[in-house]
Amino acid sequence: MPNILVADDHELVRDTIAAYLGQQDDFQVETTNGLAEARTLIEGIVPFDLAILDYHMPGMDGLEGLERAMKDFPHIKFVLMSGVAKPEIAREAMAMGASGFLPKSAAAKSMVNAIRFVLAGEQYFPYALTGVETQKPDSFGGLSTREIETLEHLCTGASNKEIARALDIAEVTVKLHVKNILAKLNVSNRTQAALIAKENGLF
Amino acid sequence: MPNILVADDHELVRDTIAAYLGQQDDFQVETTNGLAEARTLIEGIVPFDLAILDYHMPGMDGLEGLERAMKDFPHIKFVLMSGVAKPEIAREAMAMGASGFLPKSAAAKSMVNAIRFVLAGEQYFPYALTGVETQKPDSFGGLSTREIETLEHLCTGASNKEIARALDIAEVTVKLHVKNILAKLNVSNRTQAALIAKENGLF
DNA sequence: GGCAAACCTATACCAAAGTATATAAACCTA
DNA sequence: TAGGTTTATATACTTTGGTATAGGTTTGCC
Repeated sequence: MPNILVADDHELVRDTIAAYLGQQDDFQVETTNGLAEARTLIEGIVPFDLAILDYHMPGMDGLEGLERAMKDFPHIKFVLMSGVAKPEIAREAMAMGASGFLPKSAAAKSMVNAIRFVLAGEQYFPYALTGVETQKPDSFGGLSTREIETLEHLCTGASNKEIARALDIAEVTVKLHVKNILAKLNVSNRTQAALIAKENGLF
Repeated sequence: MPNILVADDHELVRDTIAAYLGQQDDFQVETTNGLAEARTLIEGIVPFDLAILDYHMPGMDGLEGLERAMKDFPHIKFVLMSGVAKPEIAREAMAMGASGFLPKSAAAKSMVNAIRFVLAGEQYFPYALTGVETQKPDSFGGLSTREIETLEHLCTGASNKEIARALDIAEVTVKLHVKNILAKLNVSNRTQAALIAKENGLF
Protein backbone atom coordinates (compact mmCIF):
# COMPACT_ATOMS: atom_id res chain seq x y z
CA MET A 1 0.00 0.00 0.00
CA PRO A 2 1.52 3.34 -1.07
CA ASN A 3 2.60 5.58 1.78
CA ILE A 4 1.90 9.27 1.30
CA LEU A 5 3.04 12.27 3.30
CA VAL A 6 1.08 15.52 3.21
CA ALA A 7 2.93 18.59 4.51
CA ASP A 8 1.02 21.85 4.82
CA ASP A 9 0.90 24.44 7.57
CA HIS A 10 -2.84 24.92 7.23
CA GLU A 11 -4.32 22.25 9.45
CA LEU A 12 -7.69 22.38 7.82
CA VAL A 13 -6.33 21.88 4.33
CA ARG A 14 -3.90 19.23 5.50
CA ASP A 15 -6.38 17.21 7.52
CA THR A 16 -9.08 17.27 4.92
CA ILE A 17 -6.75 16.27 2.13
CA ALA A 18 -5.37 13.49 4.26
CA ALA A 19 -8.86 12.35 5.19
CA TYR A 20 -9.90 12.36 1.55
CA LEU A 21 -6.87 10.40 0.48
CA GLY A 22 -7.19 8.08 3.44
CA GLN A 23 -10.70 7.25 2.30
CA GLN A 24 -9.20 5.63 -0.77
CA ASP A 25 -8.44 2.21 0.58
CA ASP A 26 -5.16 1.91 -1.27
CA PHE A 27 -3.46 4.94 0.26
CA GLN A 28 -1.77 5.25 3.62
CA VAL A 29 -1.47 8.90 4.64
CA GLU A 30 0.56 10.84 7.20
CA THR A 31 0.59 14.60 7.74
CA THR A 32 2.91 17.30 9.07
CA ASN A 33 2.88 21.07 9.23
CA GLY A 34 6.37 21.95 8.04
CA LEU A 35 9.32 20.86 5.99
CA ALA A 36 11.55 20.07 8.94
CA GLU A 37 8.95 17.75 10.43
CA ALA A 38 8.41 16.19 7.04
CA ARG A 39 12.11 15.44 6.73
CA THR A 40 12.15 13.88 10.18
CA LEU A 41 9.26 11.62 9.26
CA ILE A 42 10.88 10.64 5.98
CA GLU A 43 14.06 9.75 7.82
CA GLY A 44 12.01 7.62 10.20
CA ILE A 45 11.12 3.97 10.08
CA VAL A 46 8.07 4.09 7.85
CA PRO A 47 9.12 4.23 4.19
CA PHE A 48 7.29 6.87 2.17
CA ASP A 49 6.64 6.68 -1.54
CA LEU A 50 5.32 10.15 -2.14
CA ALA A 51 5.49 13.49 -0.37
CA ILE A 52 3.13 16.37 -1.11
CA LEU A 53 4.69 19.66 -0.04
CA ASP A 54 2.94 22.98 0.27
CA TYR A 55 4.84 25.80 -1.40
CA HIS A 56 4.07 28.21 1.43
CA MET A 57 5.19 26.34 4.49
CA PRO A 58 7.80 26.83 7.21
CA GLY A 59 11.19 25.72 5.96
CA MET A 60 10.40 25.72 2.28
CA ASP A 61 12.27 28.91 1.41
CA GLY A 62 10.71 29.12 -2.00
CA LEU A 63 11.80 26.13 -4.00
CA GLU A 64 15.04 25.65 -2.12
CA GLY A 65 13.44 23.40 0.45
CA LEU A 66 12.02 21.23 -2.29
CA GLU A 67 15.36 21.07 -4.05
CA ARG A 68 17.19 20.06 -0.88
CA ALA A 69 14.59 17.47 -0.03
CA MET A 70 14.78 15.96 -3.52
CA LYS A 71 18.54 15.84 -3.31
CA ASP A 72 18.56 14.31 0.15
CA PHE A 73 15.81 11.79 -0.53
CA PRO A 74 16.16 10.85 -4.20
CA HIS A 75 14.13 7.68 -3.73
CA ILE A 76 10.98 9.59 -2.86
CA LYS A 77 8.63 11.22 -5.35
CA PHE A 78 7.87 14.83 -4.54
CA VAL A 79 4.78 16.76 -5.53
CA LEU A 80 4.55 20.49 -4.98
CA MET A 81 1.24 21.97 -3.95
CA SER A 82 0.29 25.62 -4.00
CA GLY A 83 -2.81 27.73 -3.71
CA VAL A 84 -1.43 30.78 -5.42
CA ALA A 85 -0.15 28.71 -8.30
CA LYS A 86 2.24 30.86 -10.28
CA PRO A 87 2.92 28.93 -13.48
CA GLU A 88 6.66 29.72 -13.43
CA ILE A 89 7.04 28.27 -9.96
CA ALA A 90 5.30 25.11 -11.06
CA ARG A 91 7.47 24.81 -14.14
CA GLU A 92 10.60 25.49 -12.16
CA ALA A 93 9.67 22.78 -9.70
CA MET A 94 9.12 20.36 -12.56
CA ALA A 95 12.41 21.41 -14.13
CA MET A 96 14.10 20.57 -10.84
CA GLY A 97 12.74 17.09 -11.15
CA ALA A 98 9.58 17.21 -9.07
CA SER A 99 7.11 14.47 -9.87
CA GLY A 100 4.17 16.78 -10.09
CA PHE A 101 2.45 20.03 -9.28
CA LEU A 102 -0.96 20.34 -7.64
CA PRO A 103 -2.75 23.69 -7.71
CA LYS A 104 -5.19 23.92 -4.83
CA SER A 105 -7.80 24.93 -7.34
CA ALA A 106 -7.71 21.39 -8.70
CA ALA A 107 -10.62 19.07 -8.13
CA ALA A 108 -10.25 16.43 -5.46
CA LYS A 109 -10.77 13.70 -8.02
CA SER A 110 -8.05 15.12 -10.24
CA MET A 111 -5.78 15.13 -7.24
CA VAL A 112 -6.30 11.46 -6.55
CA ASN A 113 -5.82 10.62 -10.20
CA ALA A 114 -2.69 12.71 -10.33
CA ILE A 115 -1.30 10.93 -7.30
CA ARG A 116 -1.96 7.53 -8.84
CA PHE A 117 -0.32 8.75 -12.01
CA VAL A 118 2.76 9.92 -10.12
CA LEU A 119 2.96 6.72 -8.10
CA ALA A 120 3.02 4.89 -11.39
CA GLY A 121 6.26 6.71 -12.14
CA GLU A 122 4.89 9.44 -14.38
CA GLN A 123 5.12 13.19 -14.08
CA TYR A 124 1.89 15.10 -13.55
CA PHE A 125 1.51 18.66 -14.76
CA PRO A 126 -1.83 20.46 -15.11
CA TYR A 127 -2.74 21.25 -18.66
CA ALA A 128 -3.84 24.77 -17.70
CA LEU A 129 -0.28 25.65 -16.72
CA THR A 130 1.37 24.50 -19.91
CA GLY A 131 0.59 27.82 -21.62
CA VAL A 132 3.92 29.02 -22.85
CA GLU A 133 3.10 32.69 -23.23
CA THR A 134 3.42 33.45 -19.53
CA GLN A 135 7.10 32.68 -19.10
CA LYS A 136 9.56 34.82 -17.30
CA PRO A 137 9.01 38.54 -17.27
CA ASP A 138 11.67 39.40 -19.81
CA SER A 139 11.08 43.11 -19.59
CA PHE A 140 10.07 44.91 -16.47
CA GLY A 141 11.03 48.51 -15.94
CA GLY A 142 13.70 48.16 -18.60
CA LEU A 143 15.68 45.67 -16.56
CA SER A 144 18.28 43.53 -18.31
CA THR A 145 18.31 39.74 -18.10
CA ARG A 146 20.84 39.65 -15.32
CA GLU A 147 19.02 42.36 -13.42
CA ILE A 148 15.78 40.38 -13.61
CA GLU A 149 17.59 37.37 -12.20
CA THR A 150 19.02 39.51 -9.43
CA LEU A 151 15.59 40.93 -8.67
CA GLU A 152 14.20 37.43 -8.42
CA HIS A 153 16.66 36.58 -5.67
CA LEU A 154 16.03 39.96 -4.07
CA CYS A 155 12.41 38.84 -3.76
CA THR A 156 13.44 35.99 -1.51
CA GLY A 157 15.20 38.36 0.85
CA ALA A 158 18.60 37.04 -0.14
CA SER A 159 21.74 39.00 0.74
CA ASN A 160 24.15 40.20 -1.92
CA LYS A 161 26.53 37.44 -0.93
CA GLU A 162 23.87 34.78 -1.35
CA ILE A 163 22.83 36.18 -4.72
CA ALA A 164 26.46 36.20 -5.81
CA ARG A 165 26.78 32.54 -4.92
CA ALA A 166 23.52 31.66 -6.67
CA LEU A 167 24.44 33.46 -9.88
CA ASP A 168 28.10 32.51 -9.58
CA ILE A 169 29.41 36.06 -9.86
CA ALA A 170 31.28 38.40 -7.50
CA GLU A 171 29.45 40.24 -4.76
CA VAL A 172 30.48 43.60 -6.19
CA THR A 173 28.74 42.70 -9.41
CA VAL A 174 25.57 41.94 -7.51
CA LYS A 175 25.84 45.33 -5.87
CA LEU A 176 26.10 46.87 -9.31
CA HIS A 177 22.99 45.06 -10.50
CA VAL A 178 21.10 46.00 -7.36
CA LYS A 179 22.08 49.64 -7.74
CA ASN A 180 20.85 49.64 -11.33
CA ILE A 181 17.62 47.93 -10.33
CA LEU A 182 16.94 50.54 -7.66
CA ALA A 183 17.58 53.32 -10.18
CA LYS A 184 15.40 51.79 -12.87
CA LEU A 185 12.54 51.01 -10.51
CA ASN A 186 12.99 54.41 -8.90
CA VAL A 187 13.16 53.12 -5.32
CA SER A 188 15.69 53.66 -2.59
CA ASN A 189 16.43 50.23 -1.19
CA ARG A 190 16.17 46.50 -1.85
CA THR A 191 13.15 45.98 0.35
CA GLN A 192 11.11 48.41 -1.71
CA ALA A 193 12.34 46.76 -4.89
CA ALA A 194 11.24 43.34 -3.66
CA LEU A 195 7.89 44.74 -2.55
CA ILE A 196 7.01 46.39 -5.84
CA ALA A 197 8.16 43.38 -7.80
CA LYS A 198 5.80 41.25 -5.73
CA GLU A 199 3.02 43.79 -6.10
CA ASN A 200 3.41 43.57 -9.85
CA GLY A 201 2.96 39.85 -9.64
CA LEU A 202 6.52 38.97 -10.51
CA PHE A 203 7.99 35.75 -9.24
CA MET B 1 -30.00 15.07 9.23
CA PRO B 2 -28.49 18.56 9.02
CA ASN B 3 -27.95 19.87 5.53
CA ILE B 4 -24.73 21.79 4.96
CA LEU B 5 -23.60 23.87 2.00
CA VAL B 6 -19.91 24.51 1.40
CA ALA B 7 -19.10 27.34 -1.01
CA ASP B 8 -15.48 27.89 -2.01
CA ASP B 9 -13.88 28.56 -5.35
CA HIS B 10 -10.97 26.26 -4.63
CA GLU B 11 -12.20 22.87 -5.72
CA LEU B 12 -9.60 20.99 -3.77
CA VAL B 13 -10.42 22.73 -0.51
CA ARG B 14 -14.13 22.49 -1.17
CA ASP B 15 -14.19 18.83 -2.11
CA THR B 16 -11.95 17.70 0.68
CA ILE B 17 -13.90 19.62 3.31
CA ALA B 18 -17.12 18.26 1.94
CA ALA B 19 -15.69 14.75 1.91
CA TYR B 20 -14.47 15.12 5.47
CA LEU B 21 -17.82 16.41 6.65
CA GLY B 22 -19.68 13.82 4.61
CA GLN B 23 -17.76 11.12 6.41
CA GLN B 24 -19.54 12.14 9.60
CA ASP B 25 -22.75 10.17 9.27
CA ASP B 26 -24.92 12.94 10.63
CA PHE B 27 -24.07 15.55 7.99
CA GLN B 28 -25.45 15.94 4.49
CA VAL B 29 -23.16 18.11 2.38
CA GLU B 30 -23.47 20.02 -0.89
CA THR B 31 -20.84 22.21 -2.53
CA THR B 32 -20.63 25.16 -4.93
CA ASN B 33 -17.91 27.41 -6.21
CA GLY B 34 -19.46 30.86 -5.83
CA LEU B 35 -22.00 32.95 -3.97
CA ALA B 36 -24.47 33.17 -6.85
CA GLU B 37 -24.59 29.39 -7.19
CA ALA B 38 -24.91 29.07 -3.44
CA ARG B 39 -27.92 31.36 -3.45
CA THR B 40 -29.53 29.36 -6.24
CA LEU B 41 -29.07 26.16 -4.28
CA ILE B 42 -30.47 27.71 -1.12
CA GLU B 43 -33.53 28.91 -3.00
CA GLY B 44 -33.99 25.38 -4.35
CA ILE B 45 -35.99 22.50 -3.01
CA VAL B 46 -33.53 21.06 -0.52
CA PRO B 47 -33.68 23.02 2.73
CA PHE B 48 -30.25 23.94 4.10
CA ASP B 49 -29.47 24.49 7.75
CA LEU B 50 -25.98 25.87 7.45
CA ALA B 51 -23.89 27.53 4.76
CA ILE B 52 -20.10 27.84 4.93
CA LEU B 53 -18.92 30.70 2.72
CA ASP B 54 -15.36 31.38 1.68
CA TYR B 55 -14.38 35.00 2.13
CA HIS B 56 -12.48 35.03 -1.15
CA MET B 57 -15.00 33.78 -3.63
CA PRO B 58 -16.76 35.16 -6.70
CA GLY B 59 -19.70 37.31 -5.67
CA MET B 60 -18.66 37.87 -2.08
CA ASP B 61 -17.44 41.44 -2.51
CA GLY B 62 -15.80 41.48 0.87
CA LEU B 63 -18.47 41.08 3.51
CA GLU B 64 -21.27 42.55 1.42
CA GLY B 65 -22.19 39.21 -0.09
CA LEU B 66 -22.44 37.67 3.36
CA GLU B 67 -24.58 40.53 4.60
CA ARG B 68 -26.98 40.25 1.65
CA ALA B 69 -27.23 36.50 2.01
CA MET B 70 -27.98 36.74 5.72
CA LYS B 71 -30.66 39.34 5.04
CA ASP B 72 -32.22 37.34 2.23
CA PHE B 73 -32.11 33.98 4.01
CA PRO B 74 -32.53 34.77 7.71
CA HIS B 75 -33.51 31.19 8.52
CA ILE B 76 -30.09 29.85 7.53
CA LYS B 77 -27.00 29.91 9.72
CA PHE B 78 -23.98 31.36 7.96
CA VAL B 79 -20.35 30.61 8.74
CA LEU B 80 -17.55 32.59 7.14
CA MET B 81 -14.36 30.79 6.20
CA SER B 82 -11.05 32.38 5.29
CA GLY B 83 -7.48 31.37 4.83
CA VAL B 84 -5.95 34.77 5.32
CA ALA B 85 -7.91 35.30 8.51
CA LYS B 86 -7.78 38.96 9.35
CA PRO B 87 -9.22 39.19 12.87
CA GLU B 88 -11.13 42.37 12.07
CA ILE B 89 -12.93 40.74 9.19
CA ALA B 90 -13.90 37.84 11.39
CA ARG B 91 -15.18 40.16 14.09
CA GLU B 92 -17.07 42.26 11.60
CA ALA B 93 -18.75 39.16 10.22
CA MET B 94 -19.73 38.10 13.72
CA ALA B 95 -21.01 41.62 14.46
CA MET B 96 -23.20 41.32 11.36
CA GLY B 97 -24.77 38.27 12.88
CA ALA B 98 -22.83 35.43 11.30
CA SER B 99 -23.02 32.19 13.21
CA GLY B 100 -19.31 31.56 13.11
CA PHE B 101 -15.91 32.08 11.62
CA LEU B 102 -13.58 29.33 10.48
CA PRO B 103 -9.93 30.14 9.84
CA LYS B 104 -8.46 27.65 7.38
CA SER B 105 -5.64 27.20 9.85
CA ALA B 106 -8.08 25.44 12.17
CA ALA B 107 -7.84 21.71 12.70
CA ALA B 108 -10.36 19.53 10.92
CA LYS B 109 -11.67 18.25 14.23
CA SER B 110 -12.19 21.78 15.51
CA MET B 111 -14.11 22.48 12.34
CA VAL B 112 -16.51 19.61 12.86
CA ASN B 113 -16.99 20.56 16.50
CA ALA B 114 -17.58 24.16 15.53
CA ILE B 115 -20.20 23.12 13.03
CA ARG B 116 -22.03 21.01 15.59
CA PHE B 117 -21.84 23.92 17.97
CA VAL B 118 -23.32 26.29 15.41
CA LEU B 119 -26.04 23.84 14.43
CA ALA B 120 -27.00 23.73 18.10
CA GLY B 121 -27.80 27.41 17.82
CA GLU B 122 -24.60 28.81 19.29
CA GLN B 123 -22.08 31.23 17.84
CA TYR B 124 -18.58 29.90 17.20
CA PHE B 125 -15.59 32.20 17.34
CA PRO B 126 -11.97 30.97 17.62
CA TYR B 127 -10.37 31.79 20.91
CA ALA B 128 -7.24 33.02 19.15
CA LEU B 129 -9.17 35.82 17.52
CA THR B 130 -10.94 37.09 20.63
CA GLY B 131 -8.54 40.00 21.21
CA VAL B 132 -11.24 42.65 21.02
CA GLU B 133 -9.92 46.15 21.31
CA THR B 134 -7.42 46.56 18.47
CA GLN B 135 -8.43 46.62 14.84
CA LYS B 136 -4.82 46.06 13.86
CA PRO B 137 -3.32 42.61 13.60
CA ASP B 138 -2.59 42.39 17.30
CA SER B 139 -0.98 39.01 17.37
CA PHE B 140 1.32 37.78 14.67
CA GLY B 141 4.28 35.62 15.52
CA GLY B 142 4.13 36.81 19.10
CA LEU B 143 5.04 40.37 18.18
CA SER B 144 4.37 43.16 20.64
CA THR B 145 2.34 46.25 19.78
CA ARG B 146 5.38 48.34 19.06
CA GLU B 147 6.95 45.59 17.01
CA ILE B 148 3.80 45.31 14.90
CA GLU B 149 3.93 49.06 14.27
CA THR B 150 7.58 48.76 13.29
CA LEU B 151 6.80 45.85 10.99
CA GLU B 152 4.12 47.91 9.32
CA HIS B 153 6.65 50.57 8.39
CA LEU B 154 9.11 47.87 7.40
CA CYS B 155 6.52 46.77 4.87
CA THR B 156 6.77 50.12 3.11
CA GLY B 157 10.51 49.71 2.70
CA ALA B 158 11.22 52.48 5.18
CA SER B 159 14.70 52.88 6.69
CA ASN B 160 15.31 52.71 10.43
CA LYS B 161 15.69 56.47 10.50
CA GLU B 162 12.36 56.98 8.78
CA ILE B 163 10.64 54.57 11.13
CA ALA B 164 12.17 56.36 14.11
CA ARG B 165 10.79 59.66 12.87
CA ALA B 166 7.36 58.16 12.22
CA LEU B 167 7.09 56.54 15.64
CA ASP B 168 8.90 59.40 17.36
CA ILE B 169 11.51 57.23 19.00
CA ALA B 170 15.31 56.92 18.68
CA GLU B 171 16.83 55.03 15.79
CA VAL B 172 18.55 52.59 18.16
CA THR B 173 15.18 51.64 19.54
CA VAL B 174 13.94 50.90 16.05
CA LYS B 175 16.97 48.69 15.55
CA LEU B 176 16.05 46.84 18.73
CA HIS B 177 12.50 46.31 17.53
CA VAL B 178 13.69 45.16 14.11
CA LYS B 179 16.12 42.73 15.69
CA ASN B 180 13.35 41.26 17.83
CA ILE B 181 11.03 41.03 14.84
CA LEU B 182 13.62 39.13 12.84
CA ALA B 183 14.16 36.73 15.72
CA LYS B 184 10.45 36.16 16.32
CA LEU B 185 9.67 35.66 12.64
CA ASN B 186 12.78 33.56 12.27
CA VAL B 187 14.19 35.45 9.30
CA SER B 188 17.55 37.06 8.72
CA ASN B 189 16.81 40.50 7.36
CA ARG B 190 14.16 43.20 7.00
CA THR B 191 13.34 42.34 3.42
CA GLN B 192 12.34 38.82 4.37
CA ALA B 193 10.33 40.18 7.29
CA ALA B 194 8.41 42.52 4.99
CA LEU B 195 7.87 39.74 2.48
CA ILE B 196 6.41 37.23 4.88
CA ALA B 197 4.27 39.88 6.54
CA LYS B 198 2.82 40.65 3.12
CA GLU B 199 2.40 36.99 2.33
CA ASN B 200 0.41 36.55 5.50
CA GLY B 201 -1.91 39.30 4.38
CA LEU B 202 -0.76 41.88 6.90
CA PHE B 203 -0.99 45.56 6.08
C1' DG C 1 36.83 47.92 -38.10
C1' DG C 2 34.46 50.72 -34.82
C1' DC C 3 30.82 51.23 -31.47
C1' DA C 4 27.33 50.45 -28.17
C1' DA C 5 25.36 47.71 -24.64
C1' DA C 6 25.28 44.23 -21.36
C1' DC C 7 28.13 42.00 -18.30
C1' DC C 8 31.84 41.34 -14.98
C1' DT C 9 35.52 42.77 -11.76
C1' DA C 10 38.34 45.78 -8.69
C1' DT C 11 39.33 49.29 -5.06
C1' DA C 12 37.64 52.32 -2.02
C1' DC C 13 34.49 54.79 0.80
C1' DC C 14 30.45 55.95 3.62
C1' DA C 15 25.86 54.91 5.19
C1' DA C 16 22.73 51.78 6.91
C1' DA C 17 21.63 47.50 9.05
C1' DG C 18 22.16 44.35 12.52
C1' DT C 19 24.38 42.48 17.07
C1' DA C 20 25.66 42.75 21.87
C1' DT C 21 25.32 44.61 26.56
C1' DA C 22 23.82 47.42 29.95
C1' DT C 23 20.48 50.43 32.12
C1' DA C 24 15.99 52.02 33.40
C1' DA C 25 11.12 53.40 33.67
C1' DA C 26 6.18 51.72 33.11
C1' DC C 27 3.12 48.27 33.54
C1' DC C 28 0.82 44.01 34.64
C1' DT C 29 0.43 40.11 37.40
C1' DA C 30 1.23 36.52 40.89
C1' DT D 1 5.95 43.42 47.02
C1' DA D 2 8.43 40.84 43.78
C1' DG D 3 9.08 39.47 39.20
C1' DG D 4 8.21 39.45 34.26
C1' DT D 5 7.35 41.91 29.98
C1' DT D 6 7.42 45.85 27.10
C1' DT D 7 9.31 49.91 25.88
C1' DA D 8 13.05 52.94 25.56
C1' DT D 9 17.85 54.66 25.49
C1' DA D 10 22.98 54.46 25.26
C1' DT D 11 27.60 52.92 23.70
C1' DA D 12 30.26 50.16 20.94
C1' DC D 13 31.00 47.18 17.34
C1' DT D 14 30.71 44.17 12.88
C1' DT D 15 28.49 43.20 8.76
C1' DT D 16 25.93 44.39 4.89
C1' DG D 17 24.21 47.69 1.61
C1' DG D 18 24.80 51.18 -1.60
C1' DT D 19 27.72 54.72 -4.29
C1' DA D 20 31.57 56.17 -7.18
C1' DT D 21 35.04 55.45 -10.39
C1' DA D 22 37.81 52.87 -13.46
C1' DG D 23 38.62 49.13 -16.30
C1' DG D 24 37.96 44.67 -18.57
C1' DT D 25 35.32 41.33 -21.41
C1' DT D 26 31.92 39.58 -24.94
C1' DT D 27 28.25 40.09 -28.27
C1' DG D 28 26.09 41.96 -32.03
C1' DC D 29 25.16 45.60 -35.12
C1' DC D 30 26.17 49.42 -38.56
